[in-house]
Amino acid sequence: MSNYGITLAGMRYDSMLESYVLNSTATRHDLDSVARKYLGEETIHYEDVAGKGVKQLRFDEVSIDQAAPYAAEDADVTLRLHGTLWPQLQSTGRLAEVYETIEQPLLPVLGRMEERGVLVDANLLGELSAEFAEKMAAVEIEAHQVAGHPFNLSSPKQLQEILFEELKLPIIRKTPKGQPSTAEDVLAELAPDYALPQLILDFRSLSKLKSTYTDKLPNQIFAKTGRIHTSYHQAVAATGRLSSSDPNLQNIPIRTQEGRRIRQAFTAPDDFVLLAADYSQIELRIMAHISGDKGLLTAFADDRDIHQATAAEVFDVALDDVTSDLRRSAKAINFGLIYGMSAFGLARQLGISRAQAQDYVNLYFARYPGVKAYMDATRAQAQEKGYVETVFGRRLYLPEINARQAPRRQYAERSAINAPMQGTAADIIKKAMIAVDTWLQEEKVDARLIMQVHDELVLEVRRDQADQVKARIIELMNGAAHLEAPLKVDVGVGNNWDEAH
DNA sequence: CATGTCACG
DNA sequence: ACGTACGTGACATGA
Repeated sequence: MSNYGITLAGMRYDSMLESYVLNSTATRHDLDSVARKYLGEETIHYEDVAGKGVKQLRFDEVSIDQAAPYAAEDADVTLRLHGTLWPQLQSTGRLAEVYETIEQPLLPVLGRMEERGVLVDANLLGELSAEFAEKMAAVEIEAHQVAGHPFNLSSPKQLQEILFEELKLPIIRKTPKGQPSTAEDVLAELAPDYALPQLILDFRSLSKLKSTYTDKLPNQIFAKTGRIHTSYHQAVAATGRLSSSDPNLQNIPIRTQEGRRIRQAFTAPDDFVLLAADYSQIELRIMAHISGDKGLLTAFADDRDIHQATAAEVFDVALDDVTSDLRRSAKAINFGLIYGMSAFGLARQLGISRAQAQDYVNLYFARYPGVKAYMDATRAQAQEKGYVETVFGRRLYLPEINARQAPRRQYAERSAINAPMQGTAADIIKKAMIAVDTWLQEEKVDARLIMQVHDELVLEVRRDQADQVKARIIELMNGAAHLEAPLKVDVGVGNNWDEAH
């Protein structure tokens, strides 16, 4: 509508979002699926009237005879769905509040972000593509020499034959289908003893960056605006997070030097800068809040380096005596806790024995008994009620929490541990986005929200207003929730997304 | 379309 | 005995 100069005054209720808040996992949330589940009706599908694939018609090419019943049914079904979904939301805990204070007001914010888009430097990406292509060609020649014959470095099947049949390297792990795995951690383990795995790792890393980012992103610049316009999906992730597609702007590289050069291609127009604001350790702060663990709360109240503080506690050394190795182990433990860790998983992550990993877990829980109590209470609540919830009352149902098959049950248990933290973080940043957008609309300041990456907001700001906007963004993000452990926001400003970090 | 892999938080 | 850290989306291969 906006593309045709039509500004909507506002809206209330959206059957897709109602279905998502009511139960994020039980169904997909497109109109066809929701009508099937809640009304027991099979709707006319878009493909029925427009066809599918390359021959699919635009809706303006569909005859009125066909279009009218389809469109009328959409309106009818939507209204009737609201009639059944809204009362259920109102009678289920705080779900109506989640809908009204988070999801519905977020919708136009996301609309404006998608419409605005982000400026990307196609020339820089082109240069990177050429550079990556050269490096890949060199690696490929060397790999073919080591293998003794040419092969497709991008084919896991061919690679697996060469590594494990021809060269007889040890099989470290198998894929779910029983094939010898050639995944990154496997190749990294083989790399010290054999030449080919490192070459494959180098090739894969370059190939990923080139095919997914430097080759593709320039093609996704929309000619009319000169910008990239992603789609944010508000009813996909079970935990309440957003997702992004076409293109996905929530997985732009950052971890390697070459990856960061891709971020440099995300820029601001003349006289503008990019401002990146991210929540520091938000999930651990939420864990401290929900568990009420004294030690964890104190660490955050004192604004300590949380991984260093954890290391000092678990390994019983003074803060100043925490080595980088101890800190790395503590960091793995902290992440593991957020993910519903098993000793096995921690052992694999740290490359230590399972018994050693179990010792670490036991030590952690002895030092942070509140966290242990929280983990137990969460599992118990999930088993009794069949769901867990975020600080703001968003629910995640876990139908397999009492499954007889252990793998399914354990998977549900890990989700039960993780979902309240990941989901609360999602709630908080959504509230922050609404607050920031409201301020930007009122204040008429020359700045706009551009991207969201789970714990980070990216804005485009007129250069001379950067300081003022930065200060206000920090206030608004910190004010999105009041937890026992204070929120913390780090902000960077720069000419591109890399510089803003 | 399934599979394996890998980019991000 | 079994498979194992949470949540996503995109790509190339190969059937």
